[in-house]
Amino acid sequence: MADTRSAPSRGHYHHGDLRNALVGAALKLVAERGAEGFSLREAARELGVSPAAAYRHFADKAALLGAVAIDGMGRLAAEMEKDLSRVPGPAGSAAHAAASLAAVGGAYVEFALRHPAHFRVMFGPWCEHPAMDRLPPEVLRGGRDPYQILVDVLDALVASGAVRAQARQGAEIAAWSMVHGLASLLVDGALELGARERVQAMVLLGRTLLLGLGCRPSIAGPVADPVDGDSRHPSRKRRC
Amino acid sequence: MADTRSAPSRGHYHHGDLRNALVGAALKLVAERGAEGFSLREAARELGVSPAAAYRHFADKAALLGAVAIDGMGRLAAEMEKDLSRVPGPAGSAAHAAASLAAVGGAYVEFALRHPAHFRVMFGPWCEHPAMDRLPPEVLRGGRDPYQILVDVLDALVASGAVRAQARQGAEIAAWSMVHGLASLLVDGALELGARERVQAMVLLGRTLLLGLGCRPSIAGPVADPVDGDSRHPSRKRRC
DNA sequence: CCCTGATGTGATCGGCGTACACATTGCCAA
DNA sequence: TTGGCAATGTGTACGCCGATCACATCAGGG
Repeated sequence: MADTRSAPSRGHYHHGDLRNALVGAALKLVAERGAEGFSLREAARELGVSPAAAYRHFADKAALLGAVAIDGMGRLAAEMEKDLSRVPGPAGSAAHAAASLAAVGGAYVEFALRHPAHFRVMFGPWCEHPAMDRLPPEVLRGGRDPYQILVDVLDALVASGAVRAQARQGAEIAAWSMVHGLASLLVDGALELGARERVQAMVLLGRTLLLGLGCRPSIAGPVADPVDGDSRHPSRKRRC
Repeated sequence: MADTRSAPSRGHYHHGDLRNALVGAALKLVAERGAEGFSLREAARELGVSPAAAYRHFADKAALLGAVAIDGMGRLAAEMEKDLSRVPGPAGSAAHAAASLAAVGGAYVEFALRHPAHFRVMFGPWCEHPAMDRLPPEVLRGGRDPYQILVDVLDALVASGAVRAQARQGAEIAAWSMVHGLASLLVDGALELGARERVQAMVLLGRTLLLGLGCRPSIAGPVADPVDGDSRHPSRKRRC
């Protein structure tokens, strides 16, 4: 996954693996100063390399950011798979399927909050990169696409009997929209939630989606525990 | 709302209303070339004005884009109010409240798709503008905040008996997340939907949310009409 | 009537993305 | 072994950008 360090073969006129090194440097700089403030020249400087060298590996700055975005998709998929593998309970059960849905959603939002700049590059207007359609295997590393993971989890919900097949129609859109919307609002600062409120929001979203898909309330989870004495509007709209 | 034209008072050394003119020019340029490609200098050029003049009215480029974002919030609010005013049926009824929810959601997504660049500026990382918190009255023009409109619609759902008060908790977050997520995915091209699929997705989202809030299915709307002979996955993941 | 504050100008600085000719290197074929 | 070619990195240059500063111009109130 885009290792920054890679042995300069010798008197380092030729870098050896400049392409991946550039992606790594871009990753670091974007995380530090945001995607807006990122500059190709600085990435080159970081690697002790001429600015023009980057153009041997990327058509332009957007292409480099596209590579960063693809890398991010791979990382997101890995996080989702990891959280998914930790879901307890007998696979195939309705409870396990519901918990899996919560797991992938949680991984998605968690990823966005931990790597906000990376997240914005992944979904921003930077990359018109064609490889975003079908992620290359060296990024996916044998795993599934993030979207495919979601599809599979929803299929499992139907297979387990938690959701009727009829309600399955378009469930990807509903699920992805909810989770992507919350992540975007939090990352962009339009919605400001504390840590406790965030997990409440995630629980709420999961329950709302499951109920919306016609799932039995017993599986969808407990009704919202009333916010501990707080205001009627625990959410805080902020800006932008 | 940021009129581009304004009479140069005379030998036009002083422009007369450069601030609003700049916002208008920025609005146009952002719509044409996107927020990334927007340049302060070009906006000044457009108005036949020195680049430095802009700094008499805005601290920096971000502040100008912040003004554009605020303007956009006003327009969004206006669109929502307009669509809301067209909702038929007896005000106060459960059906009217449910239709109102669909109306504001539709206006939100519609706005994003009609002004994608503007939408991205509004929610992007450009504006740290403090006035985004509470929109100035000259932008709101006596109307309500977009967020306040949503809150009021959700309150109406409870008042009409369509949704139990207990389920009201956090409904803003769920509703806003769904609608903002769909809008973002469409605007950024991560999800590609045709016109017919878009309205299906909106209907689906509305029904899912209402069911998720514990609304009676009869009010939440009809079950999804099976996509006309199309694939099992009408949604198309695309890129980014 | 002139002075003061607001507003626009011009020149300038450093940084950026990108293009191009040239230098250096690894490697394969003869 | 050697020669040459494709790949890869360098140096230089161009034009645009955001931002700053001293200065010019105007409007309106004492």
